[in-house]
Amino acid sequence: MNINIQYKKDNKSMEFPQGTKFLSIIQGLDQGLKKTALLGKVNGKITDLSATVEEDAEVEIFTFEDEPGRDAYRHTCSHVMAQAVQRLFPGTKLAIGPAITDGFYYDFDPVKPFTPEDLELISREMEKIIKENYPLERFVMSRQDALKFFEEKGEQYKVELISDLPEDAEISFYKQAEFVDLCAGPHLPSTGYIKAFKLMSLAGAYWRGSEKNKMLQRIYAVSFFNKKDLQEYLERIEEAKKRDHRKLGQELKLFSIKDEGPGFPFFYPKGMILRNELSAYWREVHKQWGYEEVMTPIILNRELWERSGHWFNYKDNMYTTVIDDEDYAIKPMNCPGSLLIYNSELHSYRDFPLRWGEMGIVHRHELSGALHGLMRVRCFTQDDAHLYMLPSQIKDEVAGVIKLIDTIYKKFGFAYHMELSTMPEKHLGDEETWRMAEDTLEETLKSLNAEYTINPGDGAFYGPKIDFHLKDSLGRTWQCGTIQLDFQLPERFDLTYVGEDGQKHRPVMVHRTAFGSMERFIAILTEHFAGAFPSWLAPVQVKIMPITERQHKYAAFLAEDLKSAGLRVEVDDRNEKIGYKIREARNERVPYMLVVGDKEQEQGAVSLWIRGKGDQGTVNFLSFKRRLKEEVAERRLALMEKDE
RNA sequence: GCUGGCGUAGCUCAGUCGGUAGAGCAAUUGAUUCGUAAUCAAUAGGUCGGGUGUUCGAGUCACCUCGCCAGCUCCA
Repeated sequence: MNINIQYKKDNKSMEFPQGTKFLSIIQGLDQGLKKTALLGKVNGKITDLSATVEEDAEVEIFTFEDEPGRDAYRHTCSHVMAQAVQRLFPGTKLAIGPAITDGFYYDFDPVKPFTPEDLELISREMEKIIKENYPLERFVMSRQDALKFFEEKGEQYKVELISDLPEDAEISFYKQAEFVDLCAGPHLPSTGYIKAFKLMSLAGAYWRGSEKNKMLQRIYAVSFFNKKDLQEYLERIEEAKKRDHRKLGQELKLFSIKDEGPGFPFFYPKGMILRNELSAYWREVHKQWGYEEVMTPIILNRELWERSGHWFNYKDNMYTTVIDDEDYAIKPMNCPGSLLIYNSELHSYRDFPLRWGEMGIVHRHELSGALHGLMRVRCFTQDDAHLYMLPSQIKDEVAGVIKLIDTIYKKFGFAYHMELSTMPEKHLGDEETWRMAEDTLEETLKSLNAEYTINPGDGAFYGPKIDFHLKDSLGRTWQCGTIQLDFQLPERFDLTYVGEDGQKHRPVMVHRTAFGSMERFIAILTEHFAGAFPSWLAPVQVKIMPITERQHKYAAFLAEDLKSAGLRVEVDDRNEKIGYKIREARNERVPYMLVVGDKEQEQGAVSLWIRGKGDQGTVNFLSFKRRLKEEVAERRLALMEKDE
């Protein structure tokens, strides 16, 4: 009997005998995909290419260009790795091995920990398995048989996984040669499909992501459809490493972290220029958006932290000290201080919304293994603000903050994504209030047509939040901006305002940051621009380079002139050749170089070199100065062109 | 905190079998006055992260400790 197959791509249909393998169907439908097809979809259901088709169907074909195709490819690759590991290290127990961005990993519980040398062995065994081109066969077992199968093999993690599957779940397996793994699939038809992979690193990972469980050994790998793409990926990673803010921070003399203070960064003179420029921009934009600024103490009495709930909910992260026999805490957050300012006078509904910003220095004890350059430190300055408002103003205020953060991120050309984080296990207040707060945030996001994902259980202990994530040079994301709705602290601090009715009411509070922290933001900024900051942020905006000693006076005169215009200038009057000076200034990522020799001096001109564009020839000095002043005043991202 | 790896000059790194530490860049000094990515020469710089042990002898081996890197957990 024949079945009718309709190809979704071009809507053409063909007849095939019932039970034809998907692979053969592809040959008939789309010769061009014969070599690149990895996975199919039959009547909306993802299907292995080795499966047969039994009924009339609409089909789709996936290649490595499609996410399902890529995932299946990498997932099969992870099975190959697991097979290699079990061949080389019998007794190694298997946990899970999914596809991830750019590759895959597999978590193992080995008899003896793997070493980096083992990766080489595993890699070679994988090559063998790929060369053998074992077909992957799918089959199902009853729950009972499946449990028995893995219990006999001593695969305790698989037993646990099966036990947690829903009652009605089909328990499927994939087998290649002697290797069998519990797996929902889908998979490639055979191991020979794998063309390029590289085992990258060895790392610990808790079973099921909980630190209460045993730590397993995870092998990370990347894989691509061909060797060239793999090579390009590896080169891209190498390039990205050169943008690492920890490396650039040192090279550009911006900041560093010393052994004497793990997690407590040092900012050098050039790094302080970045910080101060960012702060100045921040103050300017916040003033425009109706914020006032406050400052609260770094050390405050224990009683305050008990009242705020931090002493009981955040103590592990707090540094404490004793003053005159009383306990004090170094603030991990700025909110309690802000609340004390609020309570120091009476408020009317007419005052709202109150928006109080604070560049607040906070200290938090982070686990030593979590520290990461400037991205994750133990002392940082939050560009915090606390907003006090009527319940009826929440949506407008939250929407306003979202727009403000968007404005700020766009200024730097950052792409970001938002997450809505909901009630964590450890929290203050009742669930009903939480759900209401979560709903309010979600409704606000929806009203702005914003794209976001939900991050369950990741809210602050006092309220749900909207987080803004930015990417570092390797694509890892870091939470920067955050908007946190808080019904708890106003309660705990008994905040009130006098309403229209003359009665006392409870205001609502919003905590928020835009940069997140100066430290993390500077790290992101450094990696984003690879140290080549726009001129308004560049520690040195102009470097003046005389060709010989004859021009030293002229160079000094130009420098003074630019400095008096508020620009940051250095003169490189060392006794070096011009090529050497240019090379160094380039390495320092100085946006503009002015080369002055006899010719320029005679004309009262300068020879301009623009970062990324090279030698621009002779230009008029006054017009250069005017244009640079403008560029910096407007905080433009792009450097100027030679001609206006 | 946990798993694995790594700590040698300011930076990047070499150092064999355990035999008393080396290069390039940077720095300093001198010469050179030069036109768009490295002028030449000389000099100086290290309790080999710290500690304890093994040994006639430790950068090298063992143990402890601190820090860093990747990841997990956690987070701005």
